[in-house]
Order: sequence, then structure tokens, then C-alpha cells
Amino acid sequence: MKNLVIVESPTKSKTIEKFLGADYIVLSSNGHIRDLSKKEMSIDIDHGYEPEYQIAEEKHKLVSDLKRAVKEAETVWLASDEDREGEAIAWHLQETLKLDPSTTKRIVFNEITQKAILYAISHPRTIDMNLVDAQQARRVLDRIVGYEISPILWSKIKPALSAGRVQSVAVRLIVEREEEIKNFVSQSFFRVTSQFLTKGGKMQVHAELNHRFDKPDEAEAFMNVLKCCNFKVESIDTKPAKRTPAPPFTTSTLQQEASRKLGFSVARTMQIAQQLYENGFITYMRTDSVNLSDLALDMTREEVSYMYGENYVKTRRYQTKTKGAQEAHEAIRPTDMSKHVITAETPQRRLYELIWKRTIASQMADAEIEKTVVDISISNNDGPLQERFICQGEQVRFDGFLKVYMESTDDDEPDESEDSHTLPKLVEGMPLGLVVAQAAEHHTQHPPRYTEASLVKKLEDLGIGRPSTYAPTISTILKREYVIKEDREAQPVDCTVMILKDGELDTIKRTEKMGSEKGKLFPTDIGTVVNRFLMEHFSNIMDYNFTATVEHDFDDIAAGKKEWRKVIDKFYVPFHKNIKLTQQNSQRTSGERLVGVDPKTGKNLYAKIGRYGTLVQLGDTSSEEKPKFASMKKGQSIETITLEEALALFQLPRNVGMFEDEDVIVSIGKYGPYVRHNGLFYSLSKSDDPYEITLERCIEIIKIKRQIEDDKMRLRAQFPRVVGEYEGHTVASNIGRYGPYISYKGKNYKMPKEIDPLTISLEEAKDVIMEGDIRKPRSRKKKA
DNA sequence: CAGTGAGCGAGCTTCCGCTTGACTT
Repeated sequence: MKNLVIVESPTKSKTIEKFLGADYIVLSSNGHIRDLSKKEMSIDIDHGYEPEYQIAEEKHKLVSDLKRAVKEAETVWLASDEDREGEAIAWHLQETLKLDPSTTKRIVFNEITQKAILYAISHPRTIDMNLVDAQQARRVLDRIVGYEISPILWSKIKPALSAGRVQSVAVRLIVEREEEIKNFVSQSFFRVTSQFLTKGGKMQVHAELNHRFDKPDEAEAFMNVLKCCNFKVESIDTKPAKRTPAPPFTTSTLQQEASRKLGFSVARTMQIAQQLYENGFITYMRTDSVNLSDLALDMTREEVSYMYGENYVKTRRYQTKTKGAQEAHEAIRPTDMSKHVITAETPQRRLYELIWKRTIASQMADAEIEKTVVDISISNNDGPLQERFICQGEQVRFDGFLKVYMESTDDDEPDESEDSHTLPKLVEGMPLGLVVAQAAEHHTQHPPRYTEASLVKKLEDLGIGRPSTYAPTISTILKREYVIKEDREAQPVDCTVMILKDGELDTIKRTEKMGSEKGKLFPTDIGTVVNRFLMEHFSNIMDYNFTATVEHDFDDIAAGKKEWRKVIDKFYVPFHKNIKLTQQNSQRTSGERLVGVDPKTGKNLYAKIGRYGTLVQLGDTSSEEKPKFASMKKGQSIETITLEEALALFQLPRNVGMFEDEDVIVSIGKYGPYVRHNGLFYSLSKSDDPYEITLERCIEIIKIKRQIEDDKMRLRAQFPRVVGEYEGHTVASNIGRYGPYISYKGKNYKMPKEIDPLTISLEEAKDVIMEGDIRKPRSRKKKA
């Protein structure tokens, strides 16, 4: 073997090997092979911030495989990605594998085609140490920030907390949005809509008044004026407009669209995209580039032309505008544009379809639209009124890219006023008869809380984080319990509606549901307190521009204009001084709030963060008598807990009596109220009040639960059950931890709810298998 | 799902960015 090529991804290595022929073997480094030790800082501050790298535990085997391959190769080609991290990976490989810098070839290609790879092979270079140093500076800075601030949080707030350049800013965004929402005062206003008929009652026209009223009496006065008014088509204005398709997907835009259109979490989108990538359906899924390769452009153009005709084709090259983009890869696109659908599991199919449509649309003609605005004047005996009714319509002259794809927006509910429809044929000067007019009260909405995907978008806009870290960052701030993902039910809001019909004005009250939110990110007490602490002591790190500023320095290092150790030193000296100062001077922060005074004992009642989470404390810490503590329940928070709720926490756990020689204890846990008996837990039903429940009722609950468990055992004893045989393989039904499933050829398929695993027929089982919703074994945490 | 919450002190926690495995109801 003459040549060894090392790339970052094993999927890539297989493809590239095919292009290069027998003289080349292609292996993968699976990302970085070396890093700073996890256990300690691993930076020699006193000696020029020298990083101490080590090979990760799980990479030892891979590295020894690479070493063996290097021995047999005449030439080694380092083909990691063309960006800062990729250059560093190449350098770490060179160092670890003891490669000779003068003979080792560094090559880059950002599309995986034979042409691009052969071109790369014919244009090798050496490793760019400036770029490597820029990466080292990035790495060292992140380590210093994370590993010096986190311990401060352990001693001042709570153990095992964390801070970092990216995660702490992500939390800040969520905390500040919540503050905005808290300070938001909803205003009500009246919107007037109307329905007209043309003479002879031939055509209906819907319109909206060009003015909104803030007060009910203003609206009412206007509605009364409308009673004896005449209406006429004053003008019809028609303007051409066009719509342009969205650029092809990057990691961030894919996450946003999959969230809006398919309801996927950011992590799920990435997991499914990874499978599509590994199966060769799409290009690499972690990218910040909107660029399509020439090959992709040709392929897409051909497909559009073939399917819709030449007039739908428009070749577009997109520019990446994102701050700090590195563009080592193409945009996310299908590898084969002629493949409109793929044979795979449902979520994979749907994500692929989204990617295919977006890519196709990005190379299609603009949609040509005709926008029509009809101005309806209002006049009475005193002459024309200032207000007018406006009716807007839109007609698509040429659909262009709209034939395949329309990007969705973040708005939860579409704005009615933008609701466009085809207009009836009207003529200027045409009189109109009012059928009904309605002044409806609306309320302004607070700014929306972030979803996972909209947070990613915001971070990307600020240039914070990378495609490979968006999903892990969200997991981190959720795992630390800085934020929680929750739904919020809609609240009923009273609205006044005035209806003018047949010359009569009726006022009715109706309740509307408003402000429902699904899967939004809410800050917790811990998140809020940590954010306040960091804002007070580390405002420079928390600045939304911090990353952009240091990125500028990294660019200078990459360009050879600055020395990385000097850049780090300039940051470190004042930063470390601040760390020392904060450790010495800042108060222990618990977010403590005096909730009130217990009327029975006269003692103070506090809510605060303790070593194990939020708690309430009855009595002062300094008093002679020891204070009593109780953990807060799920959903309660320091800021909003009431005195009654807090006092109630002290009444549990409650011993309600004995059953079968064991105590029966009632309490409320993280997951709701429960009865504990003989080491087992029994959930209370919603109608049971843990403060009032009797021993008899508890015993009943225990007995019911036992009966259910018994039945379950008996049911499970009948499984696994052989349903029949299909193409020579056994089909069996079974009940697992996560519900019933069908086993066939070593794979498990989730059973639909309506099918009974005891009575399922072979035909039904075949359908389940064809449906192909494969139940993946859940990944389990490795034991440390 | 309990217990804990002050303080003593050993020993633990933590960053960002690049990439996949092996786990098997």
C-alpha cells in the first residue's frame, strides 16, 4: 500500500476510497483524537499557556490502528476539513503519529466528487500553523473560562454547576426574554372588519378598517357612525410582486424548519439527519454553508427542467452571511436529486423530503405575484370620513418555486389581517352595500419564549456556537436545570365584540383562549440566580459580543498578525484577577426571598436554593432553635411561591397509619403525590388530596395497584407469542418496557395502539412490519 | 419518589468543538 489518506468521518472514508483506487487506503480519525485532559486545567499558565494534550480513552485503539497503517504507507495524506478545527486535527495527527512535516501532505476538498478529490491530491500543502494556533487559542480560552468560573459557582451557589462562553449566554437569552415577558403589559385594541355586497348581491367583499381603536367607546362611536354611511370602491391598485425561495439548508435552518414543520427537537433532527448521511442519502449535516457544488447545481437544474420545464429553472448561488462561518462543507442537500423519496422509516422519509424540496426550490424561478389593494371609502351626510376599509388580495401569476416549497415562519398563529384571497372583480366607483361590520377586541401578545430551534437561530445570529454544538448546548442547559422545556396552556381572555347588522349595534362578550405555548424554554430559579451572579461578576464573558470579539483575535492569529499566547495572556491576566476577587469577596448566593411570616409560630419563612435544589426554610438560620426545611415541588419557584403553598410543604411527608405492620406514608415527590408502603411507591390519582387522604383510601390504592401489577404479570407470562411465519422467518409479538412490539428478523417494530398483541393476526403483523416504525433500543448511559 | 439544607473536610463536579460507537426491552 502506497498511500494512506486520513479524513474526519468514517462515512466519508468509504466514499473517497472508491474514487482513489487500489493505491490508496482511506481511514478516519473520527474527529479530534487528542484534547486537554478532562480532570484538570491541563494548561501550563506560567509557561506560555502550554496546553497538555492527551489521547482520549476511547481513541487509543483507533490511534494504534492509524499508527499501524502509517508504518505501511509511503505517503500520508491528511484530509481533515478545511477549517480551524480541521487544521488542528491534521496537526494533532501529525504530532501523534510522528509524521514528518516535510513529507506529509495536507489536502482539502469541500465536495466529495472524484474531480475535487483528484484536484486536491494534485495540490497538496503543508499544515498551516497559524490556523492551528488560532484553534489552540480558541481551545485554551474556552477551557480557562469554563474551568475557572465553574468552581466559583460550586462554592457560591451549588455544586456541579457550570459556566461557559456559549452555554452561559444561551441561558442569559432565556432569562432576559422571561424578564421582558414579566414586564410586558398587554394592551387591548379594536379591529374593525366588514363584509360588503356589490349591487344586486352578486359578489362578497371582505375588508378591514385602516385604523385600530384603543378604547371601547371610540370603537362604539365609530360603529354608530357606520350605521348611516355609504360605501364605494374608491380605487383599485394592482402591483406586481415576487417571492424568492429560501437558500438551501444549513444545520441551523434545518433544525428550525424540522421543528416548525415536523415538530422535531433539535437533537432528534440531528440524529435522523445522521442516519440519512450514513445511508448516503444526504451530504454532511453539520455545516454553516449555503453553497451548492457545481455538480449539485447541474443535477438540480436538470431535475427542475425535467419535472417542471425550462421556465421553472433558475440557477442561484447563495452567499453565507453568518458571522464566523467556516464553510468547510456544502449546504445540506440530497446526494442524488433524482431521488424524490427514499425507502426508510417515517421520520427519515419526512426529513429527507424536506431537504429535497428545499434544495429543489432554491434552484427554481421566483414566484410572480399580483397584489391588489382595494380602497373602500366611507361617507355620510357630512362628507367622506378619514377612515377607509381596505381589502387586499393576491393572485399568483407564475408559481415558480412555490410549486414545491414554502418556508414557514415562527408565528404560532397566522395573522388574520394578512390572510390573502382572490378578489372578486370590482370596478372603481362601484357602490357597495354593508352586510355586517364587526369591531372585535384583541390583545397585544408578549414576545414569544424561545423554542430550542429559535434559540439556535438567535445564537447563530450572534455568531455563538457551531453547527456541531447547537444540539449539545441545548442538552447542557437542560441537564444543569438552568432551563426547562414546558408547555403553557392558553388562558381565557375576555373580549368585547360589537356587531353592526341591519342598522342595529349589538355588543357581546366572548372569551378567547390566548397565549398557548408548546415546547418553550423557561428559566428555572437556578438559571436565574446563576445568570444574575455571572452578569454581576463576569459581565465581559456574558456580553453578546464577547465571542465576536475573540473571534476577531482568532482571525488575526490565523492571518499571522498576532501571536496566540499573547492574545490569551491579554485576556487571562485581568480575568484571573477577577476570579480571585470574586472568590474572596462575593457573597454566597442562594436567591433567598422572604416569603412571609408563619401566623402560627411567628417565624420567618424563606425560599432559596440549597445544596440539592430549591427549598423553603421556616425560622432563621442564626436563631437558637434550628430552622426546619422542606423541598419545593416541581413547578414551584422562589419568586412565585405563596406563604400558603410554602407552609403546606411542611405538612408532608405524613404518616397516615399502619397497614400490614408497615407505616403508610403520604408525600409529594418530583413527579407528584404518592403513597409509600413497604418500600414501594404508589402514585395518587388526581382526585386524591395528599393533605386530606385517609388510611382507608391509601390501602385501597395499594390494593388496586397490586391487582393491576398482578394482571400485568399474568399478561406478560403469555409473551413472547409466535404470530406465524413470514418468508421463512418467525414473526412474534411481545410486550417490552415501552409497550407492545413485533419482532421480525432481529428487528423490533412498534405496535399501533389499536392492535392487541394477544390477538394480532399474521396479516396485521405484516402491515406493522411494512409500516417500518422500527423501535430502536434506547441508548443507556455507560457506567463510569 | 427517601434523606439532605449550617459547618467541618476528603473527593467529586466543569468548558467548546470535531466525530462515532455499543447498549439490546
